[in-house]
Amino acid sequence: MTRTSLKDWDCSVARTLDIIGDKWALMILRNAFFGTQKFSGFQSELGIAKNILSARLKHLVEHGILRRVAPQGGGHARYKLTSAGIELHTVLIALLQWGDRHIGHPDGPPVDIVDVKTGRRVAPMAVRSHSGETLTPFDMRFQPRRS
Amino acid sequence: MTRTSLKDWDCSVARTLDIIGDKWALMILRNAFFGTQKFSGFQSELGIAKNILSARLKHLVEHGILRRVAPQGGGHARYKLTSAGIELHTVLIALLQWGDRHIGHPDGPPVDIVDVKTGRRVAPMAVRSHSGETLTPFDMRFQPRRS
DNA sequence: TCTTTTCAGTTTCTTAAAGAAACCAATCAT
DNA sequence: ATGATTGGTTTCTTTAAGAAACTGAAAAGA
Repeated sequence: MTRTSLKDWDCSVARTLDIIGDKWALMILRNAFFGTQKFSGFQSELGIAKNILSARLKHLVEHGILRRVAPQGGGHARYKLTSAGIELHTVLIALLQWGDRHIGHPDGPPVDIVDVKTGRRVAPMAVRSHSGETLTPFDMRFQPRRS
Repeated sequence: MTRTSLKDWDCSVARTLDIIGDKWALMILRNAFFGTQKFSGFQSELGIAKNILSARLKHLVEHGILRRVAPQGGGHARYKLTSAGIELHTVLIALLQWGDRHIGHPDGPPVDIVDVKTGRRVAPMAVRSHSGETLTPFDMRFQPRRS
């Protein structure tokens, strides 16, 4: 009755979800993007139980998404996004933009993501063709590879 | 000790994750994008327990991501993506592309997403400024709204 | 048409994971 | 030096996931 794992599927979606396909993993990453690095920061901001936070941080470190950094000369550890972790920003922003469009926020979206150079909101994310045109799901096809 | 819910957070990421922030919800959507519509299809393709599948489908229907369609003249129900569900394709493709880049697939990425018009692979997703430039996480800022 | 098989679940039960709380050693502030 | 905070671990309880058996409809076969 062992909890089903997706790690042996030959599919990038399945295997990625096996790593970050849960609420807390993604919420930890969300706060990491906001700048949180300390155990206590994640814990108090998220309201997650400490044993669960500990397990999730360990898991994210094991999978190369966070790096545990013990400051030189001792001190409390910090958890920093690796380059692989940073590249997950597309996932989080896709989630955020979907939520902005489809969830009734009492007073409009609570956070804007803006271009630091111009202060303007970033564009809605989209899948684009090689030449840059926006594609709908009907304009694309999932094509299994022959091996 | 009730499982912590994120639905009352004033954050689109948190509230979106409260709806689809679990492995099975996203795997069901993945297969829905592949064309699956029937209960038995999801069940056999995913290997998910039937009671869990039943609960997840109900949840996704309640949140307007799938629509349960009883065929005219009777017959077995089908679950179809709503327009809100279809808009989640950005999330799934962001997950897929991250996995393609960061997970060691024995024989390369198993599925290509190609533009049906050209047969070429779609471009890697990116966050773009209002004017269309690609932005890294360092080029953007999370700006809380005053209400 | 009658029978059999599949489908779409529901119910019951078991196991594993989430959460609360207490505990602890190391660090930090005073 | 003392007390408070941090970064956990351990133990225990509750909830959710998974297996399996069951059911009433629908579809397929004879």
